[in-house]
Amino acid sequence: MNYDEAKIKFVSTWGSLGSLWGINKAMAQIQALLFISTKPLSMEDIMEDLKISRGNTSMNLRQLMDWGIVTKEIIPGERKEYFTTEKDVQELARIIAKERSRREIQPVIKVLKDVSSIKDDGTEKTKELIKQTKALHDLTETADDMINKIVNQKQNWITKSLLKLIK
Amino acid sequence: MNYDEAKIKFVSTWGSLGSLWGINKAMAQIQALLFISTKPLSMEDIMEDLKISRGNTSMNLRQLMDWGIVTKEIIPGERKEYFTTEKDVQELARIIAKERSRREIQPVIKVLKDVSSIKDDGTEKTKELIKQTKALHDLTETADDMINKIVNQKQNWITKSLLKLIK
DNA sequence: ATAAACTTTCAATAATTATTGAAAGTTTAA
DNA sequence: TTAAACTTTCAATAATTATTGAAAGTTTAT
Repeated sequence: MNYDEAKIKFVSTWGSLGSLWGINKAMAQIQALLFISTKPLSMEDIMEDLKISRGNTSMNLRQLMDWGIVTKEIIPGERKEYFTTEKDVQELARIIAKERSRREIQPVIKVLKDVSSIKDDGTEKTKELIKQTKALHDLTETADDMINKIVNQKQNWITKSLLKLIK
Repeated sequence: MNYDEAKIKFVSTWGSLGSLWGINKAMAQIQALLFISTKPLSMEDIMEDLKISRGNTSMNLRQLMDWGIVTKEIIPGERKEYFTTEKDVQELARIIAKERSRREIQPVIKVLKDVSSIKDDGTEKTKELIKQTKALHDLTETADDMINKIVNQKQNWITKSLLKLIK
């Protein structure tokens, strides 16, 4: 496998993985492209490389900036805008975990809390609903906390030592 | 909020959360329904409750069984088939994490390994591709390992103590 | 103030994914 | 073996989501 093949494989795989971390294909592919680029890329560069339209590129770059994963780079003397992504995987993971938690997990935790807090009318079905949603609430909250705590550790060593601990 | 409202809220929320754990809405809703049900449900019961077609119900129940989350229950004397879901959240989390890892994460890890193993031709761009995909490979593998290890602990205490450890 | 260079917006369209429903398939009871 | 009770399959259709492209908007240089 040569450079070009490897690049295409990486970008398309990372793109299809987008669903795993809750973003769309084009968005993930743009991020992948920037992630392995040695220099900032312009909108033209991205459009051409991924063969997507200007509008699509613009919209997805904005979303990536909203997530805090991509930043605009001003190159002196250049009229075009250039873009770069966070290059440190640890930091990238931190941002993604934080955003997903905020956008998707927190709202669900809230619903689970509300649902599990309804008045117990003594019927079996109500008891079951309360019991099960409470269990789900606790699990979700604990998992969310853990992921955030783990990912917030800037140093990689703690991840490795934790891994040993629970082996 | 009364029982019926709470039930609807839970089922629809859990359904829209499906994307977070990589399954579709109907599948997640069926699972949610079974999760709070005090007794096994038939296909009729599910169709009626969620207002979805027979075909849809059948296909999604099969998928849930493929995941190992739902099991068929034979009730003596009854012609219909009945279904139940795993009721223990810890065990549910274990199954989901294992399946997602197998279906989605492992294939990505393999691609990252392949891509990061291309021959270093000495160019800057190749070096960058290798470096970045290797970092991503290591991160993904470590995260996947951790999640599986954590979730495989049957006892809840370890989760709690781990959480304290990294606070 | 003008125009060139560039970016954003958004209605139209395309692509993808989920859902239906009816025909075909299966199982059970008599 | 037949027929009723039930489940599965899958082509057609609907719903959702992503993408385009061109017009409108913005910025910069002169």
